[in-house]
Amino acid sequence: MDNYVKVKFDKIDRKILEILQANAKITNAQLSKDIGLSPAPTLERVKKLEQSGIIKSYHAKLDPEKIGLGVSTFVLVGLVGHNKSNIEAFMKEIDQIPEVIECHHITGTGDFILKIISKDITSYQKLMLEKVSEIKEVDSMQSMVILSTFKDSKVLPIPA
Amino acid sequence: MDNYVKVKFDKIDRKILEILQANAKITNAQLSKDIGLSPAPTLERVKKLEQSGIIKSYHAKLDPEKIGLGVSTFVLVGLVGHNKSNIEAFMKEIDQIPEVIECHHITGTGDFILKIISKDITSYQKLMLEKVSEIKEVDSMQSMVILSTFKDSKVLPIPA
DNA sequence: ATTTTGCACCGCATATAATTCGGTAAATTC
DNA sequence: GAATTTACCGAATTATATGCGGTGCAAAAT
Repeated sequence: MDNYVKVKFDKIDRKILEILQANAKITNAQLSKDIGLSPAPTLERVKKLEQSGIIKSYHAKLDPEKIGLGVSTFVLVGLVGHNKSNIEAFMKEIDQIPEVIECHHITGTGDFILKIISKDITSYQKLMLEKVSEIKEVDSMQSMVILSTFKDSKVLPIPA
Repeated sequence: MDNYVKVKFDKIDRKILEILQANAKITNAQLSKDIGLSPAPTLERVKKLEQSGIIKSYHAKLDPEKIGLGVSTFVLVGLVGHNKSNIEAFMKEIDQIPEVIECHHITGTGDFILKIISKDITSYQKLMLEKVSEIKEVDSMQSMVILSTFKDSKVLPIPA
């Protein structure tokens, strides 16, 4: 079990990671120029970063508004009990709701925070009433509607 | 100003968007097989989706733990005043902190919710004390530390 | 109903990019 | 300081993306 162990990577790897986080569509040729190596070892490094699990995957980022997703929210959820089986049952249900794009277990007031995205307020309300609040482990819910998003960076700050 | 208008796209486009959200590294040849078209019109469609702004960008997703980012949090922030200039000043400061990877203006208790990622609790505390709470527009802060993340989907549910 | 027009599609040719490989130099180990 | 490993480069090969001319279908017009 050596998951979640910090893996070694040097300054050049860090630069590669920064670039690929910001723009995954860059060609290997251009990437190699940007980091000051030839294409061959550049590709080798990228493959290693993928194999080691530092790079997990690549994703297209869409414009929510343009695909008809007008309402995004954060929801604080409290569970009726905090035991393991309860939490697992809750997670299993949440996993099946595609509108719930994030689910984190947190400290503080609630137990979980969800990020939910849906078409409009009506469909959001329907989702909450018919899906989320129907999960029997759910006790309390507190919604925060996102009025606007000022920053949504896909670039993590890699520590020195 | 016709930004943020829902753009037209058909069933095939929807499938393309679903696939590229889940896996941006797929080759055009494979994508064309998956959607049942030849490579040429497939590429045409992808380009159109990019040009129309439905697809905004492509990003590599990293494993935070493996690059030494052990602490993620949500922070509810209240401002001293809610006028436009205050909010803009706050945003400007936030924009310069790379550890703040998200910033949303919300309804409810606080005014903003931030997602912050850092190395460990010590560096998180330092960041909050020396950067975030130093922003003069910031009144209150309430942190929720993420204990674990159960779902972090990069695939938005595209409405029918 | 028939013609026209305009897309969206295909196959193929070409261009571009990724990938492999053999050799070399530098760094690390013993 | 010799041996061994690692990282790099350039060039050849392979795979992939891209551009183009032609075709058929569907919608619109007559």
